Amino acid sequence: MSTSPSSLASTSTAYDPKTIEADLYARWESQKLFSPDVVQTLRAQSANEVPMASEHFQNNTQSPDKAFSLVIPPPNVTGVLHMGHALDNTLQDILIRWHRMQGTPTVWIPGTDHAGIATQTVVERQLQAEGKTRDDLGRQAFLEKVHAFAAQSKKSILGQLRRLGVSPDWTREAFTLDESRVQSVRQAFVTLYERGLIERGDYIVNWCPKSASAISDIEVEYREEAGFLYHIRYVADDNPDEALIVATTRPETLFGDVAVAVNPKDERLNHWIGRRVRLPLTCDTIPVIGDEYVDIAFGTGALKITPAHDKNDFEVGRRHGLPAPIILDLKGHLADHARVPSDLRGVERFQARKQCEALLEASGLLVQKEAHTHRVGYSQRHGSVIEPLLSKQWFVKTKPLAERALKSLQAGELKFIPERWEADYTRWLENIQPWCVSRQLWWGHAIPAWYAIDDEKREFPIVALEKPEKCPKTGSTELVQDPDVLDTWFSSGLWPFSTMGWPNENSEDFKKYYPTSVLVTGFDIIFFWVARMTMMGLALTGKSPFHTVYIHGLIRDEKGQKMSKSKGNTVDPVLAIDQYGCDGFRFGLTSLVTYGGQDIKLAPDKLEQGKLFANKLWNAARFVMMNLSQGDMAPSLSFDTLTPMDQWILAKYRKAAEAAQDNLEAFRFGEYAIDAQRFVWDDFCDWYVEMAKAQLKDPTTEAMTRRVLFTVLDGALRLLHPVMPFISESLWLELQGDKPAYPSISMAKFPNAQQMSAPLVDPAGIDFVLETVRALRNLRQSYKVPHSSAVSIIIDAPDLHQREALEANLPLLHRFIKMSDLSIQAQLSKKPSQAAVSVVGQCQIFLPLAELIDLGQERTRLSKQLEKLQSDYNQLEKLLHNAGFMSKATEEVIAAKREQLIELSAQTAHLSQQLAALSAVP
RNA sequence: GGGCGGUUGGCGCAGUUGGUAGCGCACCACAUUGACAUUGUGGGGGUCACGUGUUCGAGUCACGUACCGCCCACCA
Repeated sequence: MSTSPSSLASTSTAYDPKTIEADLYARWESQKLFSPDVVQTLRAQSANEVPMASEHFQNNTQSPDKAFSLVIPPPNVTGVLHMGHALDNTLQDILIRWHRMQGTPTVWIPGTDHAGIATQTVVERQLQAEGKTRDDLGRQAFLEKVHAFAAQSKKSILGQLRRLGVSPDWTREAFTLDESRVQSVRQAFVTLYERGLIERGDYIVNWCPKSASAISDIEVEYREEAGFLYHIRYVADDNPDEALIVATTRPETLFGDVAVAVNPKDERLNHWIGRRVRLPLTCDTIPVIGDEYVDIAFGTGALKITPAHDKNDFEVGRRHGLPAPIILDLKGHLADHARVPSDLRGVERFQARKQCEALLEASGLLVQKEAHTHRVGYSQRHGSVIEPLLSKQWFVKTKPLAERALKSLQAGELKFIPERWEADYTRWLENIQPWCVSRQLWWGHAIPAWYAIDDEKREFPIVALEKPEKCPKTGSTELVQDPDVLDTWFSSGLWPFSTMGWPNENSEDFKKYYPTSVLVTGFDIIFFWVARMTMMGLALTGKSPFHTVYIHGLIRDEKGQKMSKSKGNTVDPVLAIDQYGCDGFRFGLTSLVTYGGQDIKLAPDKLEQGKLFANKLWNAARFVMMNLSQGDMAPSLSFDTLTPMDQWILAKYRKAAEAAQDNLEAFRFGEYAIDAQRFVWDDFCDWYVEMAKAQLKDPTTEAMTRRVLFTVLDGALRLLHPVMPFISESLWLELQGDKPAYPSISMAKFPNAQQMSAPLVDPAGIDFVLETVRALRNLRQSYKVPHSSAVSIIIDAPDLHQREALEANLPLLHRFIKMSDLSIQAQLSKKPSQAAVSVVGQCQIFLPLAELIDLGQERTRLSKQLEKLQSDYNQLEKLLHNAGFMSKATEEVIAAKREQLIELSAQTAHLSQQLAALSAVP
């Protein structure tokens, strides 16, 4: 029936994703179906939707003027795609495809992050393997090498992203270090500098000796560690018999000490204030000062002050006007400094600690070495121990930026889902510290600052978009650009608008798609990235860069451990796609997402579910298409000429459409997937398709049945397309036949429940009839009636509605239960004596089994059921006699309970009668 | 030291305005010639961690306890 490449042409009964995924993706991409302008043009050219379909899909709620936009959290060019990316991008793709199908201009910008330290490190390691360093190559050659590596890596990771079936607009691909991002970064830096929000200064930074660069506070990871507290004797300068005992975890820094501090309120020690003590292992003396910062209760109450190597000491030193000698070099070795004894110069810091300990011990100055656990900072990227170090760096004054961001949150310009993350975000912004943005690396955005250096070696920085001709202060034309680069997160922080043409705020994309609609990411980068984007976005564009931040959980391994390369517990998404099919994988993953954003423990059998579902869908479609003929594809359905079962499935379809819309609007991705699956598998496949097999054999219902099959399958594919793009596309195109309304299901309209004529409630009491079917099946199986043998059934149905529902659905009952005879009575004059019985609603269903029935077994079964019913009944009755309940519960609740009671009452009566009858039989 | 999340049948998890619990896997039994065994049908299995409170009514709200996990914080 179709000329399109057919996945159904094969005789195999299993869905094979590999045969369609690559081809479909190549076609989507080459036809630019992810570009909003292309989609719009093609839509305008397309034929209108077929009549039946248009009834359901037209007038979708979204206004075509209102755009929906996303920017991808750009993956690092170092890595390979991991499960977190897979989840993150699948969810974004669901949103994008869903909005695209609603006729909204939709753009999703893809790209990658140059990942400063991370990438530079990878390339340096490669060099190291060849026995070289970056200095051997020189800056220019090294950068060329990194660019080459990044290009390679980018290609690979974006290729992996394509395997995920995602639909970002590849024509807009961006890179945080490409030419247009360079413009954005420069403009941002200059603007912030001119507004006094960036400054250069000497502060204590987190120094990573391995990369010989500063890093920011949040790149430091603290770990609890067992160490020692060294109690060291600082002998009084005025009296060799007296000494102040100082406790420190870092004896090797004592050469940088400029004072010993005690708390002025410390009665034991405050008499030392103003005196001098000898600095151990040196000839120097340093003053004892009083500062309330010192904790009297900790250690010995005396604190050595090392301003250049400790953040707090720096503050203390500054308060007291003390110098700050730097006694460690950039690689973490004791420096070639006058204060450091010559034989210790150049010694690595941990080695130096040991040597200092030995020297102190030898000179009798080490009083005690006490075991002590403390927190040690590590570089997140390098794993090296962070060295607090006094250094001249560029800082972003984050305080005002954070205040603006907080206001934006309060004003409701921005919201988090789930909401609880707002508290974390707020707390962090409220306690924000200046952000050190300069890095002593080569790979990254050059800082747009140039220096003129005068004869006294003073630096005069000029911050500008381009290199200035000459220095306005010194007149010098010999200007040197700052050799440092910017923190990667500086450019990432601009991403939502640097990808939209900013600083050109008149660019089409910026006007149309900024601010973006939603940011989808994991909680681990709320501080690193989300907060930086809001701060930068608000400062530079005046707008929050997104309205909604959707935070999902992390993917963990089966045992709940974080996946990491070093643990070897990672799962490669590309391998998973090979194994389960892209749609199966995406579906499986999505079905695990919870609204609360819990972390996801990933086990293979969970993804297997998705694969099974894809197969089920494929087979269901195969069945439908086997039975369709041309006219069914433009069906008009007159609701009242449909069978009750037809009406029922259309009602279920409408409900499914409503649920999908509601779930997606509320970011309930997991429920969206599971609800849609339930509709397709349970309602459509297990009930409707089975019934359709009978209806197709009946000439009076055949034609309409085919149309309903078409309509519901078509709708199901649309509902599933956001999460299962390939299989839905493939089947839909095939279902559409030679002249599809659109070149791709991704442009077709998403089902809209409001536009459907099917009632939301079960129109013909089918749900009750299906319940009856289940009860009958249960009875049959309980008594091991072979599937092949037809049974005779008697139903006592005193309730009019229930009786009518059964009578109106005789074909259904016969379709699902093999019966030789069925009798439905309003009032049964004589109950069958030897029969198994079951109650549904107010009906009694008898399965006469004169020879087969085991009376004992039936008695036991009934007694057990009766017990349960009676207990329920008693409880309910008690409740309905409870004055409190009757006066305070809502009308609806009471009515529902009453109805329940009536039903239970009837059922209890039936069962006890039956039980009595059985007991009378010997 | 502060904060957050989790604790529901053997396992993994849902449960959004409070009305006595759902799903998947696993398990047991049955079914195999036409969409699908990557299947269908039926079934068993839970005092919702513990305590107190609010309420006619609590898995759901409040307070507290225990255990697990995470985040933040300058105590040398």
